[in-house]
Amino acid sequence: MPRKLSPKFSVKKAHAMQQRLSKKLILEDTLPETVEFVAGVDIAYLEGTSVGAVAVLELASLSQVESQVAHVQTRFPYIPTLLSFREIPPAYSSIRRLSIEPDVLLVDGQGYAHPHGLGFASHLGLLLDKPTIGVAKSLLCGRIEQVGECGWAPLNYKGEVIGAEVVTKSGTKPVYVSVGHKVSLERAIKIVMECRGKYRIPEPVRRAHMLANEEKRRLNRSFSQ
DNA sequence: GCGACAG
DNA sequence: ATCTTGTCGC
Repeated sequence: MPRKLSPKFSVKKAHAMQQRLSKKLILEDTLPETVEFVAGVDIAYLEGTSVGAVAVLELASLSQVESQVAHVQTRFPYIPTLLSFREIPPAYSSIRRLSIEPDVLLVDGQGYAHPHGLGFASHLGLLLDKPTIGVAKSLLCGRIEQVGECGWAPLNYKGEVIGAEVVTKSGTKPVYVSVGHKVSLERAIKIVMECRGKYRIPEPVRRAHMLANEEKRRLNRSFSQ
């Protein structure tokens, strides 16, 4: 069962840590001209277990070239603004199993678009020292003040652009893209656009979501039989 | 004090 | 996120 926080844990100190780590983020593009492999990361839950999944796709064809899953005990509850503390363990466990090293990872959640500048995607990027991009299905903070023109619109928060609202499929709710680490917002948006498939969720993240759920069902039946 | 609040 | 079948709408 998802245990409670240790009595020693302090939300205030966690937020202070996030603000400190956020300053280490590299918000400029460090990616090569041509990106070859893009990974998608997502987590699923069952009972007291967290299932991490990662799918690596060739950007040019959006075809999957590798996938890994890992399950660990859930040790942290879901607390808005502290999602990375809950999801990094399973995510990291699955990613370390990869044989192919992706150029960039698309993570299900916010990156810099976070009250303290360190969403799950950014925290994971710092830990891996790899380029990451946050792709969230809804907002944690900030607001869209302008009308989207070329399929996207800036996301503002306290007088700063922290991300963008991106229409990945016409007629559906947009997704929220923000820099995770080692990439610019412009490049992040470009990469997310290139990862568009037939559905709203960018293909790498959608594949990771499917993998996590497959593994979850697998664990469920082997537990009930 | 009140409402909001990624997954 | 998760519990879950059918169903409303383009």
